[in-house]
Amino acid sequence: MKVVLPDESELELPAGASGRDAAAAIGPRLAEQAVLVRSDGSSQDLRLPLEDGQHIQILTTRDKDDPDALAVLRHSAAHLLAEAVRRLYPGVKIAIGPAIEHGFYYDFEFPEPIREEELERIEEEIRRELAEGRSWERRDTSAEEAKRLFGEQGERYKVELVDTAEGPISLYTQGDFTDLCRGPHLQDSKPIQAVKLTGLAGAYWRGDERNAQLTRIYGTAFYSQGDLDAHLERLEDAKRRDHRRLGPQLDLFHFEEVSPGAALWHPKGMAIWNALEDLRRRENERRGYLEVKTPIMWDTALWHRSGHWDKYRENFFLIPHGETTYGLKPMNCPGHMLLFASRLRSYRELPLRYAEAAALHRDEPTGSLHGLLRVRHITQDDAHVFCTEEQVQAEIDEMFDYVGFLYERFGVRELAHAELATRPENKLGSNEQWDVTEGILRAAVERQGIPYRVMAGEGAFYGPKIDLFMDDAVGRAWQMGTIQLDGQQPARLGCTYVGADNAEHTPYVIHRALFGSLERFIGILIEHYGGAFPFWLAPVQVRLVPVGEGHRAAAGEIRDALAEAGFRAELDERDETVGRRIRDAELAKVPKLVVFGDRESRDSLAIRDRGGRRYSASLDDLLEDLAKLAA
RNA sequence: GCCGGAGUAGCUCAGCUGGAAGAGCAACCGCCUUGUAAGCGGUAGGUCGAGGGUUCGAGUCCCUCCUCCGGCUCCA
Repeated sequence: MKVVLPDESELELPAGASGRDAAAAIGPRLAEQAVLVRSDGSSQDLRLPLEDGQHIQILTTRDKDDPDALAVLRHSAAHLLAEAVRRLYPGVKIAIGPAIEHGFYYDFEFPEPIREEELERIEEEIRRELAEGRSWERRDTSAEEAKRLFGEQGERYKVELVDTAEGPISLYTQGDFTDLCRGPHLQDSKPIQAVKLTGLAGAYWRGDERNAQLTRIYGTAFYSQGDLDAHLERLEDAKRRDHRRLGPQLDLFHFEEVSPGAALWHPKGMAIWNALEDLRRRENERRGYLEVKTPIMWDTALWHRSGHWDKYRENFFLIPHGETTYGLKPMNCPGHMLLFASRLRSYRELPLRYAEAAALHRDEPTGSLHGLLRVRHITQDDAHVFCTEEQVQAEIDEMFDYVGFLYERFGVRELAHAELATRPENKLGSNEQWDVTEGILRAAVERQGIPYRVMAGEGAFYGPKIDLFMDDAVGRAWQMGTIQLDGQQPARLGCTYVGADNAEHTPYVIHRALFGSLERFIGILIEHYGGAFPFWLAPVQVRLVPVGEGHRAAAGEIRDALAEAGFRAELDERDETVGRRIRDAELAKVPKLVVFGDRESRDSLAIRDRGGRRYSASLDDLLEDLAKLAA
């Protein structure tokens, strides 16, 4: 038989030859260094037979940055971890141990809980295994045989995995440890040049909180120690970008124990907040949204009517008041629906676009709070568009255009990806209708060039939705914007309009938030820019540094002129050296610095950009420059 | 909410097996009168997250709670 190599040349092999055989046929070094066969973009174990005509690429230890090559290395490292843990903790049960984006984990059920400091001991055991050397043997087997094997060992999680496994069952053995595993794996442990256990966490079996909580050990592995060091260095760098550190450091916001999940915004933080709000207001107005304001607190009767009570009950903050109980609103939709329903509507009013960036309260689980990225006091840039079925497409297209505009403005497009949630099993409406609405969302997200994946069956029963995500500094994805088509709630809250046919109709409603939450969006921005905001967003745009006491008045006049022109300018008249004040401005990440002393005048200012570039310009030229930067 | 870790001055942290709470920076006061990333000296600053317990004695040991951090679940 023949296989096709990446350069399109063909390699003649005996029938049933494996990836390793193919590598050996090319050269002994390749065979030794091979870690994986890649075929049509998917990974295949070196030990598995190739098919006639298959296109293959052999990855080796030299492909040390390739995601698939790293995954096979880390997956094998996870098996070393399991072997080590089984040796050190008799009675432990093993669950699953996959490779993940920057490493791997393995889930265990320990007879006694373990502590973080024990990771060191486990890591030593792994190093011992590496020093001894391990090689992996693969064996295909039957489900019965596998269940017997793991059943004898009391590995009940493995037995359960066999029960629910699809396709053939395979086992990998290294030393005296055999694991149920689909593979692929390395040939032997030599390529694993650096391993580090990075953390300990609880994780529910099969991700379901009704199941037992297992102990998850996280780790990472690399083809070289240098790569591990570089990885740790990147993590350090990400920590420096962490908005929870930069926020207080840059005097933007802070949190208090007495109101967890609710930020206190400092004046400098509000400058950023207001910049977003200004943009939102301006753009909403331009695009035909009408700003409204609805109560922050409603009788729970409303939440029963809207349907939120059933799905959302545990997230409400409740306020008993006499006979009734009020709930702080976690969403604006019912209020907007009541506003719509407050009088008779005509089809001529549609589409009607209500916008409101109100404070919402959601009682999020304590353990999930995370700086500005997961709060209980949340401000959505919310809007509800009431429209006819025919208008849905144009409205959704418009929203994606808006999203594209925002992402461009903030330079965050590369952080974003989307999820399209499609029709669930118990859906309302015909397949034809769903074809149309899903198609609209898909086409719109594609037109914006935002990468997306389809979450089949994840849509609400009344319509598909698209959720927009962004990555924080360490690569965690957070849901930002969302666009949801709703054919259900309007009816529940009595929204109707009179159509051209003089009959009563229920409008569609599109719920949308584009920033998502202002808190979260600002959190992401802080990490994205590392605190060094672009000029138009910077809390302090220009800082004036008078050289001596005698220059304070003149520098103050420059500051006033800048402020008069609408810029956020500050005068640093502290009794500190120029060097010191420049350093402080750099640390505060102020984009423009103007030093003013004997050598300067309105016609010749000494300007320093953030980062140290220096030039001189007249005040008029500076104002002109800044106006461009702020646009 | 669950698992693991942490909480000492405004910030970053030290404080060993229980035996008199510390440093640097910041703040304040004074001196210096400043030229492109830290001038010098001094002063003040703490219910050691909260509550309870063990002990002659607790920052240190035990229990409960709160908050934060890494995950899990959930979610904008």
